[in-house]
Amino acid sequence: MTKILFFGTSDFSAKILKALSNQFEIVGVVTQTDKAVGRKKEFRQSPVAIIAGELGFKVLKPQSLKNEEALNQIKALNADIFVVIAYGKIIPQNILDLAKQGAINIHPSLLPKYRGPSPIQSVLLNGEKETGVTIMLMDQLMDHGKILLQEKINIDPDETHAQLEDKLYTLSEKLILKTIPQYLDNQITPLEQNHDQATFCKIISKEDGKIDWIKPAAEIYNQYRAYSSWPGIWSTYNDQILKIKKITLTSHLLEQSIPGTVYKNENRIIVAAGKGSIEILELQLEGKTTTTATNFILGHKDFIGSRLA
RNA sequence: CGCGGGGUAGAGCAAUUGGCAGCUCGCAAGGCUCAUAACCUUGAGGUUGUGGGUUCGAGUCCCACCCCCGCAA
Repeated sequence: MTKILFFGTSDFSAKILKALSNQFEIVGVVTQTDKAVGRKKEFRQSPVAIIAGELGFKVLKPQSLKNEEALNQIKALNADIFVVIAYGKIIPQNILDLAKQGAINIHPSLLPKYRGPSPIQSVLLNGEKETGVTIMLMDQLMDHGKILLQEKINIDPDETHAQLEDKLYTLSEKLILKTIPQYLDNQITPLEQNHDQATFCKIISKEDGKIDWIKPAAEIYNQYRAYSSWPGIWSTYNDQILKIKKITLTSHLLEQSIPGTVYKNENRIIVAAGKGSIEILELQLEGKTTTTATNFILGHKDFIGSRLA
């Protein structure tokens, strides 16, 4: 039976690990070290470590893959194939070389488009109409390897990150389970990517969620869709962070209004953008819980007419 | 002991140096109206997160604890 060594860290990784474990022999699981998380800095192991523990797999949590110890540990597992899903660290070539039949990776974009760490957010931010999942063989460059299988899906105009991610995850699970047996059976010919057409996306930071009200409403809406899961979009009100939790594009046309100014129009809370406007449905002020816009203004009378920055 | 905000009526929020606990919305009853989340009248609702302390008197000051949240990670 083919021996799989699994690399992963996230919830999604854990889900795939579980699915793989039903059909394949998992000789080991490599995941990130436990991290202090939350307000109280409690140490918590990764979702993959938790699942792997439940399933009784050997778990490795190397601080680094660049030393002899990690190399030897992985070598000892004698895996035929690696499956790498959202592991979160670069895997050095000498480790990848230990996989006799290669290392397989899932990337949620239509490679060579959107290589890099934030493909799901980036396609939403750019207002793309379609994306997809690519299963590929890893090489030393990021998302650069030969393609084994690829499938497209459409993006709904109002789809948010969580929804698109869910669709891509479902598709990924289906594709990886389909790809591995076919690949091992030599039914798939790895296809070189067209590297000339490659595009890249970057690591997202908190600052990417800050709203620039001068931008057109449509762009702000895409920003909302892209970052709704994290970091969310936000602005400031009375020198406090105001998270904008739920918005919609509105057809209200505010003429000659300064971008960022809040208006009330037929009981709707509207914010002027550089072009067009946004209706706020739910928001959250620093230190407070999420609330609807209508409730928010009951206790913040000066919100209407204020200018968000 | 990482930094910080907060807990007051069903909801969102006020309450000056400690001095009758309020506003808006919602809710209930009645009225008005062709009519919009309309308008008018009346009303119900609170042990101010919990437990102590100071005081003639505590939402407010002091101590301890519980819970929620923003930052950070």
